[in-house]
Amino acid sequence: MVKAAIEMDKASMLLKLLGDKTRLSMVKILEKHECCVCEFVEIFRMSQPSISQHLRKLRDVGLVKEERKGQWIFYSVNKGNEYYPFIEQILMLVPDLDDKLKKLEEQGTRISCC
Amino acid sequence: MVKAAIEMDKASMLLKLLGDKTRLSMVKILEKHECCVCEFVEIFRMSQPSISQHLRKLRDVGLVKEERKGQWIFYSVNKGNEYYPFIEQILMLVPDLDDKLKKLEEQGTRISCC
DNA sequence: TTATCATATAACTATACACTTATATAAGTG
DNA sequence: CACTTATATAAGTGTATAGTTATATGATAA
Repeated sequence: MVKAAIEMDKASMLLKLLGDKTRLSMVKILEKHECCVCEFVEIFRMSQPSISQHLRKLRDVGLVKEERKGQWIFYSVNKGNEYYPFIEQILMLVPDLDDKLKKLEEQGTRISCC
Repeated sequence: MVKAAIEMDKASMLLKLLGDKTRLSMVKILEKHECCVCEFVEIFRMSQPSISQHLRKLRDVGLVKEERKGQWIFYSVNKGNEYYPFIEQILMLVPDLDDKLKKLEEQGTRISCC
Protein backbone atom coordinates (compact mmCIF):
# COMPACT_ATOMS: atom_id res chain seq x y z
CA MET A 1 0.00 0.00 0.00
CA VAL A 2 1.23 3.37 -1.08
CA LYS A 3 1.39 6.70 0.73
CA ALA A 4 -1.80 7.84 -1.02
CA ALA A 5 -3.68 5.09 0.82
CA ILE A 6 -6.94 5.76 2.61
CA GLU A 7 -9.66 3.71 4.27
CA MET A 8 -12.04 1.56 2.28
CA ASP A 9 -15.02 3.81 3.00
CA LYS A 10 -13.26 6.86 1.66
CA ALA A 11 -11.70 5.02 -1.26
CA SER A 12 -14.98 3.59 -2.49
CA MET A 13 -16.71 6.94 -2.02
CA LEU A 14 -14.06 8.67 -4.13
CA LEU A 15 -14.04 5.97 -6.79
CA LYS A 16 -17.79 6.25 -7.11
CA LEU A 17 -17.44 10.00 -7.42
CA LEU A 18 -14.94 9.58 -10.25
CA GLY A 19 -16.93 6.67 -11.67
CA ASP A 20 -18.84 9.07 -13.85
CA LYS A 21 -17.31 10.00 -17.17
CA THR A 22 -18.24 13.67 -16.92
CA ARG A 23 -16.81 14.13 -13.42
CA LEU A 24 -13.70 12.11 -14.16
CA SER A 25 -13.05 14.27 -17.22
CA MET A 26 -13.71 17.45 -15.28
CA VAL A 27 -11.20 16.60 -12.60
CA LYS A 28 -8.64 15.53 -15.17
CA ILE A 29 -8.98 18.89 -16.92
CA LEU A 30 -9.11 20.93 -13.72
CA GLU A 31 -5.93 19.29 -12.50
CA LYS A 32 -4.06 21.33 -15.09
CA HIS A 33 -6.40 24.19 -15.97
CA GLU A 34 -8.78 26.53 -14.25
CA CYS A 35 -12.17 26.42 -15.94
CA CYS A 36 -15.51 28.08 -15.58
CA VAL A 37 -18.88 26.45 -15.90
CA CYS A 38 -19.60 27.74 -19.37
CA GLU A 39 -16.49 26.06 -20.73
CA PHE A 40 -17.61 22.72 -19.41
CA VAL A 41 -21.01 23.30 -20.95
CA GLU A 42 -19.20 23.67 -24.28
CA ILE A 43 -16.81 20.77 -23.78
CA PHE A 44 -19.37 18.25 -22.65
CA ARG A 45 -22.31 19.68 -24.62
CA MET A 46 -24.39 19.32 -21.52
CA SER A 47 -26.88 21.64 -19.84
CA GLN A 48 -25.59 24.26 -17.41
CA PRO A 49 -27.50 22.88 -14.41
CA SER A 50 -26.15 19.42 -15.08
CA ILE A 51 -22.58 20.75 -15.13
CA SER A 52 -23.18 22.78 -11.97
CA GLN A 53 -24.52 19.74 -10.20
CA HIS A 54 -21.49 17.65 -11.06
CA LEU A 55 -19.20 20.43 -9.87
CA ARG A 56 -21.14 20.63 -6.65
CA LYS A 57 -20.57 16.95 -5.92
CA LEU A 58 -16.87 17.45 -6.47
CA ARG A 59 -16.87 20.55 -4.30
CA ASP A 60 -18.89 18.89 -1.54
CA VAL A 61 -16.04 16.48 -0.86
CA GLY A 62 -13.49 19.25 -1.28
CA LEU A 63 -11.90 17.94 -4.46
CA VAL A 64 -12.37 21.19 -6.32
CA LYS A 65 -12.56 24.77 -5.17
CA GLU A 66 -14.23 27.78 -6.72
CA GLU A 67 -13.13 31.35 -7.07
CA ARG A 68 -15.39 34.10 -8.26
CA LYS A 69 -13.90 36.53 -10.74
CA GLY A 70 -16.49 39.10 -11.61
CA GLN A 71 -19.51 37.37 -13.00
CA TRP A 72 -17.62 34.11 -13.58
CA ILE A 73 -16.77 31.40 -11.17
CA PHE A 74 -13.55 29.55 -11.86
CA TYR A 75 -13.04 26.03 -10.65
CA SER A 76 -9.76 24.28 -9.99
CA VAL A 77 -8.60 21.15 -8.26
CA ASN A 78 -8.00 21.67 -4.57
CA LYS A 79 -4.55 20.16 -4.29
CA GLY A 80 -4.52 20.78 -0.55
CA ASN A 81 -7.42 18.41 -0.02
CA GLU A 82 -6.71 15.38 2.12
CA TYR A 83 -7.81 13.08 -0.70
CA TYR A 84 -5.78 14.73 -3.42
CA PRO A 85 -2.84 12.30 -3.21
CA PHE A 86 -5.28 9.48 -3.87
CA ILE A 87 -7.02 11.32 -6.70
CA GLU A 88 -3.70 12.27 -8.24
CA GLN A 89 -2.72 8.62 -8.55
CA ILE A 90 -5.94 7.79 -10.32
CA LEU A 91 -5.68 10.71 -12.70
CA MET A 92 -2.28 9.43 -13.76
CA LEU A 93 -4.03 6.39 -15.22
CA VAL A 94 -6.40 8.42 -17.35
CA PRO A 95 -5.75 10.08 -20.72
CA ASP A 96 -5.08 13.79 -21.07
CA LEU A 97 -7.95 15.90 -22.33
CA ASP A 98 -5.89 18.91 -23.33
CA ASP A 99 -7.15 18.50 -26.87
CA LYS A 100 -10.65 19.33 -25.67
CA LEU A 101 -9.51 22.70 -24.37
CA LYS A 102 -7.39 23.25 -27.46
CA LYS A 103 -10.44 22.67 -29.59
CA LEU A 104 -12.30 25.33 -27.63
CA GLU A 105 -9.45 27.76 -28.16
CA GLU A 106 -9.47 27.11 -31.88
CA GLN A 107 -13.18 27.72 -31.95
CA GLY A 108 -12.59 30.90 -30.02
CA THR A 109 -15.03 29.63 -27.41
CA ARG A 110 -12.44 28.96 -24.77
CA ILE A 111 -12.98 32.39 -23.36
CA SER A 112 -16.38 32.96 -24.83
CA CYS A 113 -17.56 33.89 -21.40
CA CYS A 114 -14.39 34.31 -19.40
CA MET B 1 -0.03 9.08 -18.23
CA VAL B 2 1.14 5.67 -17.20
CA LYS B 3 1.21 2.35 -19.01
CA ALA B 4 -1.98 1.26 -17.24
CA ALA B 5 -3.83 4.03 -19.05
CA ILE B 6 -7.14 3.39 -20.79
CA GLU B 7 -9.86 5.46 -22.39
CA MET B 8 -12.18 7.65 -20.37
CA ASP B 9 -15.19 5.43 -21.06
CA LYS B 10 -13.44 2.36 -19.75
CA ALA B 11 -11.82 4.19 -16.85
CA SER B 12 -15.08 5.65 -15.57
CA MET B 13 -16.85 2.32 -16.01
CA LEU B 14 -14.18 0.56 -13.95
CA LEU B 15 -14.09 3.26 -11.29
CA LYS B 16 -17.84 3.00 -10.93
CA LEU B 17 -17.53 -0.76 -10.61
CA LEU B 18 -14.98 -0.35 -7.82
CA GLY B 19 -16.92 2.57 -6.37
CA ASP B 20 -18.82 0.19 -4.15
CA LYS B 21 -17.26 -0.76 -0.84
CA THR B 22 -18.21 -4.40 -1.09
CA ARG B 23 -16.86 -4.88 -4.61
CA LEU B 24 -13.71 -2.90 -3.91
CA SER B 25 -13.04 -5.05 -0.86
CA MET B 26 -13.77 -8.23 -2.79
CA VAL B 27 -11.30 -7.40 -5.52
CA LYS B 28 -8.68 -6.36 -2.98
CA ILE B 29 -9.03 -9.72 -1.23
CA LEU B 30 -9.24 -11.75 -4.43
CA GLU B 31 -6.06 -10.15 -5.69
CA LYS B 32 -4.16 -12.21 -3.12
CA HIS B 33 -6.52 -15.05 -2.21
CA GLU B 34 -8.96 -17.36 -3.89
CA CYS B 35 -12.31 -17.23 -2.15
CA CYS B 36 -15.66 -18.85 -2.46
CA VAL B 37 -19.02 -17.18 -2.10
CA CYS B 38 -19.71 -18.44 1.39
CA GLU B 39 -16.54 -16.81 2.69
CA PHE B 40 -17.65 -13.45 1.40
CA VAL B 41 -21.04 -14.00 2.99
CA GLU B 42 -19.18 -14.38 6.30
CA ILE B 43 -16.77 -11.52 5.77
CA PHE B 44 -19.31 -8.95 4.67
CA ARG B 45 -22.22 -10.35 6.68
CA MET B 46 -24.35 -10.00 3.63
CA SER B 47 -26.88 -12.30 1.97
CA GLN B 48 -25.66 -14.92 -0.48
CA PRO B 49 -27.62 -13.52 -3.45
CA SER B 50 -26.20 -10.09 -2.80
CA ILE B 51 -22.66 -11.46 -2.82
CA SER B 52 -23.33 -13.48 -5.95
CA GLN B 53 -24.67 -10.42 -7.72
CA HIS B 54 -21.60 -8.37 -6.89
CA LEU B 55 -19.36 -11.17 -8.12
CA ARG B 56 -21.35 -11.36 -11.31
CA LYS B 57 -20.75 -7.70 -12.05
CA LEU B 58 -17.05 -8.22 -11.56
CA ARG B 59 -17.11 -11.33 -13.71
CA ASP B 60 -19.15 -9.66 -16.45
CA VAL B 61 -16.30 -7.27 -17.18
CA GLY B 62 -13.77 -10.07 -16.78
CA LEU B 63 -12.13 -8.76 -13.63
CA VAL B 64 -12.60 -12.01 -11.77
CA LYS B 65 -12.84 -15.58 -12.89
CA GLU B 66 -14.52 -18.57 -11.33
CA GLU B 67 -13.46 -22.14 -11.00
CA ARG B 68 -15.70 -24.86 -9.78
CA LYS B 69 -14.22 -27.33 -7.31
CA GLY B 70 -16.82 -29.87 -6.43
CA GLN B 71 -19.81 -28.09 -4.99
CA TRP B 72 -17.88 -24.86 -4.44
CA ILE B 73 -17.02 -22.15 -6.86
CA PHE B 74 -13.77 -20.33 -6.21
CA TYR B 75 -13.26 -16.82 -7.42
CA SER B 76 -9.98 -15.10 -8.12
CA VAL B 77 -8.79 -11.98 -9.87
CA ASN B 78 -8.25 -12.52 -13.58
CA LYS B 79 -4.79 -11.04 -13.92
CA GLY B 80 -4.85 -11.67 -17.64
CA ASN B 81 -7.72 -9.26 -18.14
CA GLU B 82 -7.00 -6.24 -20.30
CA TYR B 83 -8.03 -3.93 -17.47
CA TYR B 84 -5.98 -5.59 -14.78
CA PRO B 85 -3.01 -3.20 -15.03
CA PHE B 86 -5.42 -0.35 -14.34
CA ILE B 87 -7.14 -2.16 -11.49
CA GLU B 88 -3.81 -3.15 -9.99
CA GLN B 89 -2.77 0.49 -9.70
CA ILE B 90 -5.95 1.35 -7.88
CA LEU B 91 -5.71 -1.58 -5.52
CA MET B 92 -2.27 -0.35 -4.50
CA LEU B 93 -3.98 2.71 -3.00
CA VAL B 94 -6.34 0.72 -0.86
CA PRO B 95 -5.67 -0.94 2.51
CA ASP B 96 -5.02 -4.66 2.86
CA LEU B 97 -7.87 -6.76 4.17
CA ASP B 98 -5.84 -9.77 5.15
CA ASP B 99 -7.03 -9.34 8.72
CA LYS B 100 -10.56 -10.16 7.58
CA LEU B 101 -9.47 -13.52 6.25
CA LYS B 102 -7.29 -14.10 9.30
CA LYS B 103 -10.31 -13.50 11.47
CA LEU B 104 -12.24 -16.14 9.56
CA GLU B 105 -9.41 -18.60 10.01
CA GLU B 106 -9.32 -17.95 13.73
CA GLN B 107 -13.06 -18.53 13.91
CA GLY B 108 -12.56 -21.74 11.96
CA THR B 109 -15.03 -20.45 9.38
CA ARG B 110 -12.49 -19.76 6.68
CA ILE B 111 -13.13 -23.19 5.30
CA SER B 112 -16.52 -23.73 6.84
CA CYS B 113 -17.81 -24.62 3.43
CA CYS B 114 -14.69 -25.04 1.36
C1' DT C 1 -33.56 -41.73 -4.57
C1' DT C 2 -34.21 -38.04 -1.42
C1' DA C 3 -32.00 -34.62 1.28
C1' DT C 4 -28.65 -31.18 1.81
C1' DC C 5 -25.28 -27.76 0.65
C1' DA C 6 -23.35 -24.09 -2.40
C1' DT C 7 -24.39 -21.03 -5.75
C1' DA C 8 -27.04 -18.58 -9.45
C1' DT C 9 -30.85 -16.32 -11.12
C1' DA C 10 -35.44 -14.08 -11.26
C1' DA C 11 -38.66 -10.93 -9.59
C1' DC C 12 -39.53 -7.25 -6.67
C1' DT C 13 -38.64 -2.95 -3.88
C1' DA C 14 -36.63 1.12 -2.20
C1' DT C 15 -33.24 4.35 -2.84
C1' DA C 16 -29.69 6.84 -5.45
C1' DC C 17 -28.50 9.11 -9.49
C1' DA C 18 -28.22 11.96 -13.72
C1' DC C 19 -30.71 14.77 -16.17
C1' DT C 20 -34.50 18.14 -17.29
C1' DT C 21 -37.22 22.46 -16.68
C1' DA C 22 -38.11 26.35 -13.99
C1' DT C 23 -36.59 29.72 -10.92
C1' DA C 24 -33.33 32.35 -7.90
C1' DT C 25 -29.09 34.87 -7.11
C1' DA C 26 -25.42 37.77 -8.24
C1' DA C 27 -22.56 40.46 -11.16
C1' DG C 28 -21.96 43.31 -15.24
C1' DT C 29 -23.98 46.60 -19.02
C1' DG C 30 -26.74 50.17 -21.44
C1' DC D 1 -33.05 51.55 -13.39
C1' DA D 2 -34.13 47.45 -16.43
C1' DC D 3 -31.67 43.91 -19.10
C1' DT D 4 -28.35 40.47 -19.88
C1' DT D 5 -24.95 37.04 -18.57
C1' DA D 6 -23.13 33.42 -15.50
C1' DT D 7 -24.14 30.36 -12.13
C1' DA D 8 -26.76 27.92 -8.41
C1' DT D 9 -30.56 25.66 -6.69
C1' DA D 10 -35.16 23.47 -6.43
C1' DA D 11 -38.41 20.34 -8.04
C1' DG D 12 -39.69 16.71 -10.97
C1' DT D 13 -38.77 12.42 -13.88
C1' DG D 14 -36.90 8.24 -15.58
C1' DT D 15 -33.45 4.90 -15.00
C1' DA D 16 -29.83 2.47 -12.48
C1' DT D 17 -28.47 0.23 -8.45
C1' DA D 18 -28.18 -2.59 -4.25
C1' DG D 19 -30.61 -5.10 -1.64
C1' DT D 20 -34.51 -8.53 -0.51
C1' DT D 21 -37.24 -12.97 -0.95
C1' DA D 22 -38.25 -16.91 -3.62
C1' DT D 23 -36.83 -20.31 -6.69
C1' DA D 24 -33.70 -22.94 -9.80
C1' DT D 25 -29.46 -25.49 -10.68
C1' DG D 26 -25.90 -28.51 -9.73
C1' DA D 27 -23.01 -31.25 -6.84
C1' DT D 28 -22.41 -34.26 -2.89
C1' DA D 29 -24.08 -37.23 0.97
C1' DA D 30 -27.24 -40.44 3.23
